[in-house]
Amino acid sequence: MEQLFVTANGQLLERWNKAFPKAIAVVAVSDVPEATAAPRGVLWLDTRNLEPVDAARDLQDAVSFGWPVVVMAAVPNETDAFQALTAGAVGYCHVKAAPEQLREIALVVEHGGVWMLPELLQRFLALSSRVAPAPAPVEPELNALTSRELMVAEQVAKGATNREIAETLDITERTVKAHLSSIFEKLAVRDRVQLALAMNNIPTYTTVN
Amino acid sequence: MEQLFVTANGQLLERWNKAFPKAIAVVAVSDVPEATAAPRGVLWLDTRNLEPVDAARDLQDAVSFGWPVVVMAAVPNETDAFQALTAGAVGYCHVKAAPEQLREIALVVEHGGVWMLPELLQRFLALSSRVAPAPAPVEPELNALTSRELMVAEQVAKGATNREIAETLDITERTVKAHLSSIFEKLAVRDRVQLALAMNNIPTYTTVN
DNA sequence: CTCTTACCTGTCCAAAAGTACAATGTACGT
DNA sequence: ACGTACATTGTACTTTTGGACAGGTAAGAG
Repeated sequence: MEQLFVTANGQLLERWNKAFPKAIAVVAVSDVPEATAAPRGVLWLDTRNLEPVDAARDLQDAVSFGWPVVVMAAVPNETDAFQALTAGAVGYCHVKAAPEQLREIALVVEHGGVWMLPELLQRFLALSSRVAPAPAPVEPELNALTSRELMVAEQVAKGATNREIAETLDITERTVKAHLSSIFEKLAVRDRVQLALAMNNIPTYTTVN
Repeated sequence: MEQLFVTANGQLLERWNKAFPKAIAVVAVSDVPEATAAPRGVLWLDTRNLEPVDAARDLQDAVSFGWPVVVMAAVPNETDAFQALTAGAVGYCHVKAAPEQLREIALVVEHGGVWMLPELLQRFLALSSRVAPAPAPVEPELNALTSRELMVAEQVAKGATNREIAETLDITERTVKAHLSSIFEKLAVRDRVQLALAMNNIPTYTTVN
């Protein structure tokens, strides 16, 4: 697994090198493709000295490269972490994280996990809990859905069309419609838009109005 | 690292055994302490056939044991995942996850990471974004909308139909459509469902894939 | 062996949504 | 006065949705 550090001055910090003796450093995200030929690896993004806007752009580019991206912040904070993860990063830590921790993080993200400071994780959950009060009004009725209906509903909740759902579940578009009709009735929504919103615990026009 | 599965019938699924030949199974969380003497390990909680209430209690007990806890759900869903992680679980996956994936998950949580389905992670972030002071990814593009377009978009975000929007804004349905076409292009969404989701900072099918 | 439930499908139809091409009027800045 | 952006609407057409009506299969309960 390659460890590729993107850092403004093109210099690896000692601790990075200690964690990954074979780590590579590049100056910009655009240099990444030519800096490595490895099929898999981890991209580490040093956001010190970077304006938030630039950091966001870099992160976007980095994520599109396909490797898991870990953002290393000079001063980790909630908002920043939040944006980083939303943008597709799967790790968020301190630039001066200890070598052992860097290795842990690498291990985690290389295997599809997400790594962030424990406090941050709890903070995230706390935040979410405020908008997602456990058993939402939709929840109880969600149990009324059959397993197949639930699958369809979840697809709609992601914005999929009937055709896409049909392909995903390997059934006919007609069947998707059948499930949908049933779902609409059970959840008391009138169309897919309201369903999509309801599935995401967002009040809809008729509900509110 | 010990892999301890808590499952109602006390039987290890084949795939679990395949992933961890030395895995242990117990029937209840209360049996965990006497089932192992290992200093560290991972607790896997099978929540099939468990009432939500019982699952919650079990999870709490499991977490208090001190080992990282991974919840395995029969039908993974946002709310359930949310509750599990809030309660202290650091992993959330499908009961029938493939052996390779189970090993990945174990690796992740053993090293302080959090593991959940990628879609779920995005959902979480979307949820938090509604209360977090963070400028959401959609925001900047929202500025591209004209005042009238914004009004239409907001209505769609609440689940309104074209007719309703037309009445509310006192314009023709045709005009609503005109605004919508423009909105779709500016925000790079393909239909009202994706628009409604985007307006609520929820990643959509094509975005997440 | 029935009855029920979930799941799947078909045809037909009507409403809703979305697009293409075109046009009018208004407001604002140069 | 001229250009540009915005808002508005019209006609016409295609696609998507959703519902009505009518089935067929498979699994499980009684």
